[in-house]
Amino acid sequence: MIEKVLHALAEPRRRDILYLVRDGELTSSAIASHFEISAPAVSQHLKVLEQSGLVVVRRDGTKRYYGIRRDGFAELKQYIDRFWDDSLLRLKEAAEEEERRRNGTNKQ
Amino acid sequence: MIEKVLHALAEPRRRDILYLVRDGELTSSAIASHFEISAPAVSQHLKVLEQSGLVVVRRDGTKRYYGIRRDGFAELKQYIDRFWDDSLLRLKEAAEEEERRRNGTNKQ
DNA sequence: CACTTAATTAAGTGTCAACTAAAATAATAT
DNA sequence: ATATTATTTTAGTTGACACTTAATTAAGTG
Repeated sequence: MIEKVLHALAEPRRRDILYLVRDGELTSSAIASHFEISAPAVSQHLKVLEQSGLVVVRRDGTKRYYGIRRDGFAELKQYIDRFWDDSLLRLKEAAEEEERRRNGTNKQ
Repeated sequence: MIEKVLHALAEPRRRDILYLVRDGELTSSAIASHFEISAPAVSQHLKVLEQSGLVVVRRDGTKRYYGIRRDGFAELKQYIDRFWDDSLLRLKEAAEEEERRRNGTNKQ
């Protein structure tokens, strides 16, 4: 899902939408009123954001309230952390392997 | 710079390049040998990654060694954290304002 | 200098995605 | 059922961008 998260965040307008819904839910039209783009454009962005797991929708009658989904951001942070953890782990294993190799030849 | 960082990370191939240089520096051609795309394509990706601050180049003769720049990733983590901090701060201020308003009317 | 190696820049192509207006869906009210 | 409100889906256009090959730069080497 990190693919979709990064793709969603890469678009400036989608980040602007996230800033808007960060403090509380907003309807699609309420969000659209803050920008100069059309309602369908906003709707399409919201779809991308929802499918990335960064926002959630709550339906109430004809209205749809969009709000932040914290787990989506947590996933991104995890991805960054793991990026380093994996690297360190592999470097550690390589060092241990090197150590074993040296011990082996030294004892011969 | 977060704009460039997110844009750089959104592209799968650039993430693949980052995985390669994560454990140590590699030349442009060494990176290219891991993929089926042309050397210029890799070079263009490296340019984007460098300008985003996610990688650094070290020149040595005709070779250019590309390596990870940790600060680039730190910046991204900061961005995510600040996303929440700013939100909480604004919600807190709004609550305090509300509190002041209620106290004011109560004393009248 | 001519040649080689390493890499980039330039120019051109095809695909994707951000937008628009118009049509369609969905829930509710008259 | 018809109308209204909120929103999405569809179809089409435009610009960005990930590629390609060809040309160019840069740094040694014989």
